[in-house]
Order: sequence, then structure tokens, then C-alpha cells
Amino acid sequence: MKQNAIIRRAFWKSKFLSHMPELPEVETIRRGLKNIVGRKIVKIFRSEKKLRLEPSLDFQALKGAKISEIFRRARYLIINLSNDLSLIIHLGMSGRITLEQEFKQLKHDHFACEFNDETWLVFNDPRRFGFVDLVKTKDLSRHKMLTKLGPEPLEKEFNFSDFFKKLRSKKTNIKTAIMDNHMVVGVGNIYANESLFDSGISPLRKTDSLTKNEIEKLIFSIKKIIKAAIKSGGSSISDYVDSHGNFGRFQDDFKVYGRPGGKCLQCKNLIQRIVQSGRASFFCNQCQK
DNA sequence: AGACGTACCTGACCGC
DNA sequence: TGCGGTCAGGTACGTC
Repeated sequence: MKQNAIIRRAFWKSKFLSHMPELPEVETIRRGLKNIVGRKIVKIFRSEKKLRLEPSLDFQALKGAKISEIFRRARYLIINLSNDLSLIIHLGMSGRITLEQEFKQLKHDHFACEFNDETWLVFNDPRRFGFVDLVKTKDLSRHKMLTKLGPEPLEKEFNFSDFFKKLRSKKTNIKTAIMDNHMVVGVGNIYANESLFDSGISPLRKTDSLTKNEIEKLIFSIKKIIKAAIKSGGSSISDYVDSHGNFGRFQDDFKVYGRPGGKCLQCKNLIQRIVQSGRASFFCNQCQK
């Protein structure tokens, strides 16, 4: 139906557009895609535009394969198939995955596959920082994007003793450090800023200057913020598919991100904006020391 | 070897 | 109204 495409367009023009696909977003999509397990792929679409990675294997190998499992590692969505192949999808900066009743190609649709129940999975990415790769499942762990990843923020591998060791061996600032995938995965610019505010730590602090107490607080804040974001982003994709139009709403909870010159919600001091490693940092220099 | 800067890309927004 | 410039950021990679 044409209406589906119109809804899809309206969805992206909403303020949800400013919500980057960080870990909570990808987790939300994974949950929203759970019910495609068992469906069989019958048709494949690929645009001629280059994405960040060229697929390792020909997408035609997807034909006839059944979806057997979907999981997430960092910001990578991994779909295992019945024929020992795996799809790896990364949304980059602007990627979207939707389920459609019909595939009517929109601008920036770069990959799509039809299932045996005539529904479509569509990957749309205006800026093409994302990618869709197809590899043998046994080669997954050797995939160059997956080999050097640090711990998942919500798993027990992201803990005080390991994080403490990594921070002590670094010479950079804490903001840049927590955005580094080797330290912990899935903490992008938004959550890095919000986590530092929540833990009262200035983004300017050198990693080896943090006290044990501050490191404990920071770990707690990162877990807390990401959990909260997953909770409030949980409606975006599945509700969209049902055409209910509920969008992720974690952006309403930003305390410092994107609020330069605004008043700190705790002390009324003005929020600062600086640039670190080429990325904007937002913080309150009263509340964050 | 680690730290930093830059390229990739399009759309939104701003000032003239 | 349009047009050019700037900004947004995840990740790999080049450079020092």
C-alpha cells in the first residue's frame, strides 16, 4: 500500500530523526524483529549505491534461507540463517530497519528482502555510514567489525576491576575513553554526555585521575542511562510496524546533550559546549568536577 | 603503539 | 526563494 510509504516518510520526519541509532535503538529493533524468526527469504533487493562495506558473499545466497536467530552485539544486528550464513547489519548514523506489508522503494532504501508471508524487511540509510554484510556463520567471530569489541555495557563483563585497569592504562580524557569501543561498546556521544552528567564527572578529566568511587559511579550511570533509554525507546519500531505511531522518546530525557547555553536542571548554571576528539561535549561545570 | 585527526555521507538549518 | 556554508556523529584508517 502506498500509505505505508507515506507513514514511513512521516515517521522519519518526526523528531525521532534526531535520535541516533545507538545501542538502545538497535536493541529495540532486535526486539521488534523477533517475530521474523522462522520466515523464509524469497526475494532480495539491493540498490546500486555503495554502503560502508561491500558484502563478503553474494546476497542471492539468501534465497530460500530461513531466519533462525536474531541477536545484537554492540550496535551490530546479527541474523543467523538456516543455511549456515549470517547477515550483519549496522545502522551507521542514519540507518533504519522496518517491516513492511509491501516494498515500494523509497529514496535511500539500499537493501530489502521479502519473506514467504509476503512481508518485507527494509534497510534505509540516507548517509550510508551503515552496511549489510553476509558471511558464513562460522566466520562471524572473525569478522573485522566484531573482533575488537569491548564488553557489553549491561553485561557483567563491564565491571569495576576490568574497567579500572583499562582506565589506568589510558592517557586520554574520560569522555573520549567511554566512547571507545575497546573500553565498552554502545556508548555513543549522547550516552557518553548523559552518563558523565549523571555521575558528576567532567568530560575533561584524564582517565587515570578518576578515583575508585568515581569509576563505580560512572559504571553505574552508564548502565542506568542505557537501561532507561532501552525502556523509553522500546516503542519505536514495533509500534511503527503496527502503525500506532509511537516514537522513541528518550530524547525528552536529555539533561545536557544538545542543550548548550541552557540551564542545568540541577543548579541553574549554564550548560557548556566544548569539542573533544572532534565531537561535541555538553556538561555543567558546577555539577561535574 | 597509542593518540589524534580525517574521510565517508546527506539532510537540516542558518544567514544573506 | 534559493543558495552556500556548517554541523551532526560511528567507525576505520592514516599519520605522527
